[in-house]
Amino acid sequence: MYYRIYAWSVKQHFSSVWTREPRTTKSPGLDRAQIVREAMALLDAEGLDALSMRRLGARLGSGATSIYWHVANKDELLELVLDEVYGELTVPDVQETTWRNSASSFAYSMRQVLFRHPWVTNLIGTIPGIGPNAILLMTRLVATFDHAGFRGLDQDYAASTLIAYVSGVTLPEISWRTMMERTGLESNELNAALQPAVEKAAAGHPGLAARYAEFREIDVETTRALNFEFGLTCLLDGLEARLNRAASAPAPASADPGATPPSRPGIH
Amino acid sequence: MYYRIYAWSVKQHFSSVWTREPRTTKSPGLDRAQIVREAMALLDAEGLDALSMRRLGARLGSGATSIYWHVANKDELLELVLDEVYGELTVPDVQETTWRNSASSFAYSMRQVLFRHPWVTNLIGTIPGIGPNAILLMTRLVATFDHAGFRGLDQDYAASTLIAYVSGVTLPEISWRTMMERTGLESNELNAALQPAVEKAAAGHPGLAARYAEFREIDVETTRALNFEFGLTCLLDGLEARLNRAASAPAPASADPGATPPSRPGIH
DNA sequence: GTTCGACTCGTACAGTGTTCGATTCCACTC
DNA sequence: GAGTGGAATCGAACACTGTACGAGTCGAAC
Repeated sequence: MYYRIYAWSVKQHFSSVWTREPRTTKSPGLDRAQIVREAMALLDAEGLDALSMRRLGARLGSGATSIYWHVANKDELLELVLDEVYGELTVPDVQETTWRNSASSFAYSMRQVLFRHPWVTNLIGTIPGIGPNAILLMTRLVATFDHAGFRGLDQDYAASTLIAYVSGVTLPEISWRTMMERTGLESNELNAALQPAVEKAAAGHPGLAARYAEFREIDVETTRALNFEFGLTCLLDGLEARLNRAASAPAPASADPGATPPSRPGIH
Repeated sequence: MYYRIYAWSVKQHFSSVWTREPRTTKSPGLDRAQIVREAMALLDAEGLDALSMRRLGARLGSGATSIYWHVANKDELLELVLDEVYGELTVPDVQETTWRNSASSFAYSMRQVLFRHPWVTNLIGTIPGIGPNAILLMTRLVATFDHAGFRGLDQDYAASTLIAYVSGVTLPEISWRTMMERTGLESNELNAALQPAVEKAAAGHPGLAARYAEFREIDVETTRALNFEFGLTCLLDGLEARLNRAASAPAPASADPGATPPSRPGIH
């Protein structure tokens, strides 16, 4: 269970799809690419729970266990599939426009890709994104922030901060959406259905109840879209400010931890 | 499956633990609080996969199916458990310090709570956080940003942006950590084990390989900590900038979408 | 003593990921 | 063409999952 040794793998404690050569399949029939493609189709259509090896096999017109010849695990299959999603993310070419526009357009595209593949929400926390597409994406973003004027590790920090924000806002949205789909309610109906629970939680907190009553009528979808934009703007503003600060004070190297953070529980 | 009607529930299409009264248990024996407590202990000790109703029952010294009297199903149990985690998050009192310090200290505490309960990563994408503790937390944050000077929905936006960022950076860190735990490698060893895969992905992208070679020696943990700090500072800077802007231009109401964003694929 | 609800639990069902061994199939050598 | 060896497929089986169901236990009220 903890580490398994497969015929085609080198013996090692750590194993991931990416550290092992894929089977070079020479015959017609099942194929790693085809398996991944069909898995994604199944996931998009019916969600993560619907993806079982047996169902996937049926979809491929083959036995369930045949898949195990091409893919070690269900987990590894999911790694492959996740990286495929990373492959859908696009970053504008560095020359094309300003870094702000690039970052922003990437953020919006990522948001939409996540909406297109809602099931990734369950994978992001489980499977580290270390596939080739993930790495490639990261380097494109790094190039963007290099072009913007960030230096050293700050480029990586900026990139991963952007990704973090986008996935962080979008994930709960998706869990909200899938819940809507399961219950067949419109978002405002769902909102209304939750109202009593909210009010119960707000009981004993005057002002809170009033506040929620005030915003009850607002359309949920547009609110969320505005929320996304709000946070994105903040983040880009923050990045820009840091850039300007570094430009005016001509640089004590790269990794300035930022203007003396307040004392706090500590990093670790 | 899609909607079930339990003896103690009102009939409705949407059902969550929070929209239903809990069983008021009058006898010694199983208890919702006790179940949740033991479930959390099991989760913390052995992770999400280890939580099965049978194992939980064994831990409680009762039959597995007895649990179903107090909790409708496993999903609802997870809702309860997730909200318990939300209950661990703390926001400093509004009067205590500046909003920046409050936000920052909340961010760090959240990060640590997530590390303490790594399994939440798998729940966040699945289960919407609408329990009483989640709501209470949200209102504390909203109060903080109200005190800071944000108005209307901007308070919610700021709060959820902060949460989004923290969970967004921390989630991948956790998936990284659990992978370390499973393989029993130190983070730098794991990094080294992944190196070949990274290099393969970087092949054909000159400069990229050089870049990764350059940073190979850097300690992963401290890098991540710096990354967290970097993004948090950016975000708070961005919030502060928006605050100042609003203060100087004496306000066309609250929901200013922000200085004409670049044309893009569209919100939808 | 009876009755009724609260509560517990054993059994059963359909489904899961995965292992193993048998089987098929194809490209190659003699 | 016969034979061989590896590539690939697959059926059966195992240990496990969540949970529906119905029978059973218990304590208090009448």
